[in-house]
Amino acid sequence: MVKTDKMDVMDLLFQYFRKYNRLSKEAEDAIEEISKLIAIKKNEDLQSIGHTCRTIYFINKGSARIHYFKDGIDITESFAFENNIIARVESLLTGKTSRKAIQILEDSEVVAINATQLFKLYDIYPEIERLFRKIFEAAYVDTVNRIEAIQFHSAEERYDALINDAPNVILRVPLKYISSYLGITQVSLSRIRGMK
Amino acid sequence: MVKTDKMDVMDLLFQYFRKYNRLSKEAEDAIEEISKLIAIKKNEDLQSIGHTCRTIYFINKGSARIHYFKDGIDITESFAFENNIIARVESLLTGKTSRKAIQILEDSEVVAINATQLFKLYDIYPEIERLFRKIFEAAYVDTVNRIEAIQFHSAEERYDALINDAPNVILRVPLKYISSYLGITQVSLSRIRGMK
DNA sequence: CTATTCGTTTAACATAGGATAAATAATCAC
DNA sequence: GTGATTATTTATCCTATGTTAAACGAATAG
Repeated sequence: MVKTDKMDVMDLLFQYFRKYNRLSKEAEDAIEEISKLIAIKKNEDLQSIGHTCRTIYFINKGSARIHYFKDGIDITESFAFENNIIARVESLLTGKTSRKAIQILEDSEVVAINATQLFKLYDIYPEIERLFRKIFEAAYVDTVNRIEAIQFHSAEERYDALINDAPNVILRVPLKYISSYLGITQVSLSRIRGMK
Repeated sequence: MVKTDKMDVMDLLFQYFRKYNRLSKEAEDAIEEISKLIAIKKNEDLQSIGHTCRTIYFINKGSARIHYFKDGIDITESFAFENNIIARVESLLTGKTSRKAIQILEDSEVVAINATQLFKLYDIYPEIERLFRKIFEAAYVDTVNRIEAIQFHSAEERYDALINDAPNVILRVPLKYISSYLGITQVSLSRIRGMK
């Protein structure tokens, strides 16, 4: 495996950022300083349950999910693929211990941004604070919309919507991780697929 | 009815703000300038469906809900009571037309903050941008947690949790508005209540 | 290549909550 | 206060999804 150069990856990340807010060169450099490129293998935990989340990840290659255990059952909260960020916001934004883990689903390469230092940069570069304000605002809106989808569509409709909106998920993620994301059991998901 | 003085209400609002981020006097004054005190009667729409949301409301007295129509059925997205803000974020934060309305549930007094002007203040007062960043981050985290509650608790558990977390809702809001908030029909809600 | 483990599907049965309709109860207009 | 409207409950029946168990298929280690 050829290891990707950090600079190339940071460029991708900054392109991603530009969709939300354009940064000055100095601000980009400041973010680069607090970022690390990490290679990590399938099925490993990028972050495990039980400590406060102080990192925001950008996925360069591969995929990951946030999951937790509810009454001993493994529940997927969300998926993320290349060119997107992933973070356990209920811990990152509150300082509380996270009950959730980030698990890598395919051999991956991610940029880990040190959030403690990032939040300090907010005071020096309001443009960075604005960038992440916008990123989290967009994620907030997505989450509000997701509630509607969960509450008022049947399991089958949710499955169809997932295929439409995120075909990657079905192609690249084991079904056992998808069912809980859809809010159903693995058996129900299998039944729904069987009807097609 | 004695009309409340705007200054008293703004003080309450600034106290609310202080829980998130303390503002300078100048920043508070700037917000006061773009805020209006509005009295509005039960069952009226504070904002109706179909235009872009450009206002953030703070409820001084009374209560409200955000709702929309799904296949002709009235769905409640959220409730708000005195000393809290309410806004249709899927429109406010994206600029898209809102499919949702804000309906007043009891005779109310609210502060209407002009969001177009507020967002302009972000450039002049980073402290105001930070304040609303924190407000929306907290709302985001609440929403992430709500998904878990919706997806993995029974209707009865969700009802019990509501009584616990927001007894106001049950006491002050018609049941017909509560059932859709819980993701069930009015008949199911009634059945659940009947079992107690 | 084979054995073992892990993931997925199928089957049979149970149940929470939806749909419809009708009966009460509460609220509102006059 | 009376009648009309609106909100809530109760009853019946029905369906989607849960539960458990077993069968089948795919991936992995050695």
